[in-house]
Amino acid sequence: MNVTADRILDASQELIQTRGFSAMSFQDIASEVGIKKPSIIHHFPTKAELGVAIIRRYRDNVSAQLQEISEDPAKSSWDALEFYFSPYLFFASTPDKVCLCGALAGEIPALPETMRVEVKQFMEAHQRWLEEILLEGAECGEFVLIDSPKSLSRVIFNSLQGSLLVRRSTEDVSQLKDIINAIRKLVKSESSIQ
Amino acid sequence: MNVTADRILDASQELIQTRGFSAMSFQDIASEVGIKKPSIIHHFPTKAELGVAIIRRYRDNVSAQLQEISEDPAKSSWDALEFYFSPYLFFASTPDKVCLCGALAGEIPALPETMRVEVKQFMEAHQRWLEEILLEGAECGEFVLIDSPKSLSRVIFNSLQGSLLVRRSTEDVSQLKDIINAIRKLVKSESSIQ
DNA sequence: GACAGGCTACCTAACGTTCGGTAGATTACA
DNA sequence: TGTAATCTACCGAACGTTAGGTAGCCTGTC
Repeated sequence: MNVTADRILDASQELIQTRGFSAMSFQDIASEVGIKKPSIIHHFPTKAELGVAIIRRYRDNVSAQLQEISEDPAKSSWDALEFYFSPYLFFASTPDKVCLCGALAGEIPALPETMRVEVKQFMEAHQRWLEEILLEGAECGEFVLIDSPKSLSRVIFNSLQGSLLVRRSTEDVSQLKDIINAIRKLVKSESSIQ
Repeated sequence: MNVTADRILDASQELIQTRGFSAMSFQDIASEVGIKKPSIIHHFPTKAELGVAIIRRYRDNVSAQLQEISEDPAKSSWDALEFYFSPYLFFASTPDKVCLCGALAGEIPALPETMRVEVKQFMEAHQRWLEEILLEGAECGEFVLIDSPKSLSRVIFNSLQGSLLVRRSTEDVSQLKDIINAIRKLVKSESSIQ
């Protein structure tokens, strides 16, 4: 377990989520970790390789958490949906942090192809997971859906990502909370108020 | 009036919407317009001033269109909402274009303060306009809303902006169409509450 | 002849990346 | 066990490129 490499990944991820990938330099990372610029390159030969490593780690972490909760028989679909909101609520509680892949999506044209592929897979995995949760919830009567699980999962995912994007400029925290409440009403059946 | 200045604004806006503000250089603009770099600076002394001029022009154009349709007695609230979708549908029909202010929102931390203010005003104006349309539509029975006009306007605006963001990485055009259809169902009286 | 619009030439700063090399730990084997 | 070879982590200095921006000259138009 390479401790320095992990610290580089931590610092880089933080910088991407607050400033963006293009705006983040090796010098920034080096200053944060407390080593020199060429030492970063010793661990990650190019900026693109560093970027890919960050996304993979982030995606694997999130995927594991999502899979865990959707496979837990003690957790309802409602629980899973609420759990899905939590990272977004966390981001909204920080001054300017956004989802890693939301940040990267905003600068897709400037990213190397290897990174674009990783971001795309992140987006698709999230929408698939949400679709599955909505489907399960509808089948067992937990949710009443006014549209197909696929369409609704897209509305949910895009509006959450969008609210982080918009919040950055409006600096209005209530934005996200409104979105989440609207999503709750959107999927809630009349009798499933908890 | 000043033809060259307008061509600079046109080219710059196009570059921001496809590549981003940070990734766009004076050299890029100059090549596009067919003049040299210092000539750009002759018209717009700094990149920040150029940025502000682009947002102002864009915002004024859009605002005028929105105001026109909301003041037209021949147009219903539904017409207004459908009209609001049209630029997003246009963006989705292009390879990688997004809303100017959506593109800028993604790189807010890297923007000069003068530009942030402009972007913020754009976001707020759109949400206010949407809220008003929803309110009017609800009052005259055109819409049946499952949530407050304010919350719903946020869902609509954020999900539309989000879908442009997400589409850039997924390259999936149907994403936005699903969102728009879901919004239609969301405000339509027949299927709002089962 | 004033001046706007455009030019060439140049500047400083920052970027990702490369190069050559050091210090120390680990390994190979006589 | 001694020692030579090898590897890992790191560093200082510099590379080539590009960025935004400046200074000053030329030219056409009123």
